[in-house]
Amino acid sequence: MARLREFDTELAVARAMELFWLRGYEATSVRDLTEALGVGQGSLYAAFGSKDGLYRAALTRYRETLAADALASLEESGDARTVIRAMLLERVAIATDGARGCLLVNAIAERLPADTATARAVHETLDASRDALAEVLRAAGKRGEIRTGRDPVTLAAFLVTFLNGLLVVSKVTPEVRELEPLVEIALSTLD
Amino acid sequence: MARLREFDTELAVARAMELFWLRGYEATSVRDLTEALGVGQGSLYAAFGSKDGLYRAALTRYRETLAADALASLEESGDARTVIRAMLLERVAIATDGARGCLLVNAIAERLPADTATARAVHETLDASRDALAEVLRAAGKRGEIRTGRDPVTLAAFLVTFLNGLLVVSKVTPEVRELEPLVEIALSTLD
DNA sequence: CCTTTTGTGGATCGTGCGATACAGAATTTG
DNA sequence: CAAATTCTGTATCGCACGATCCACAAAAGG
Repeated sequence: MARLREFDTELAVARAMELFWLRGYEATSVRDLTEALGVGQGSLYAAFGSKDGLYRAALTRYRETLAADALASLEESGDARTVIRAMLLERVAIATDGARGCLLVNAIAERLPADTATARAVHETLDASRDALAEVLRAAGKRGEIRTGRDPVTLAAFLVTFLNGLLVVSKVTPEVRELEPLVEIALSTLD
Repeated sequence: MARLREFDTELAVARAMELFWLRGYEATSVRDLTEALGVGQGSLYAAFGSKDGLYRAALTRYRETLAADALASLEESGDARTVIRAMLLERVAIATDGARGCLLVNAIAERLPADTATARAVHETLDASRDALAEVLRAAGKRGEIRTGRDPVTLAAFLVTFLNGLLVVSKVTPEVRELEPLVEIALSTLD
């Protein structure tokens, strides 16, 4: 048909994600993005439509890579406490790297309530995390690994909420040594 | 000496706080502020030096009013679980009002790591919250109200972390009915 | 009451913003 | 190889940004 796109869209979104993640939406200018992506302004707008469109693509990528990896790690063999502890600490490690926190948490803080599209996307991601965790808890309960007195979905929602708190606090207190004991307390709710 | 300031500085900072809280730092323009405050640009810069200066004043006010009120509420008579539960739910109620979340959490997400002055201010506030909670837990432990197996400071840090998570999540899921069970699970760590 | 000092709001500064226009380069189809 | 179509980078658009300037108003001191 015509000329082919020269730049790698995936790679461009990945770099945009990094920038939005570190600096936030408003503080990242389109010119910052064109420089980091190595793509002209024209190409960028042709591909993503707007700064907002690129941001949404970055959010989607975050969800499909990092958040998905975290959930996939829950499928690993091992008892529930071990896999959940590993997932929580891995998320913290990612958040403290560069002190950028969590892109989703940053999006909630900066873009809500105004940006309803982002609100929807974030809501779905949180629900997916909660459901994946609930499934792990349900299976562990069946195996008698954890106490069964609580609704797995509520317990999972608690863990997701705690994780979000951890991701906030880790931006201020990045020392894992200080955060690990808090994770242990959170995990004690499974006893 | 000379002409007196016409506008109420306290009131102006209060209104600025509301605006920054709802929209965030970058998305709030100086002109938005002058309109909401009813103060000319010249007066505003004479009083606060810069947009950043006004933002810091707003953060300070948040700390000295809302955060301080929350800590003061911990001094109320009643068992530890009751006063802590009330404090957590009160913070959630404030955060869900207008879906603006918590100004401190928003500041952490949007302004860190770049704004180190804000980082310091926020760190101090979180520490103060943790210490106030730790004192409540220590006293409750002495009264035999809660289990004494855990370090009160660590337990308090866990609760502060959970609270921050709650404040994030409440911006996406503002229904108190869905959040209350999570609070109960968090409080169960005191058993 | 006149001078001095500070506060006032509006005009203005230079800059950077998000977005678009466009000429030229690259690719496919006939 | 020519026509058609899409992608490329850059120049430019109008606008809003944070900050400053400034003529005037208001209060206190001599």
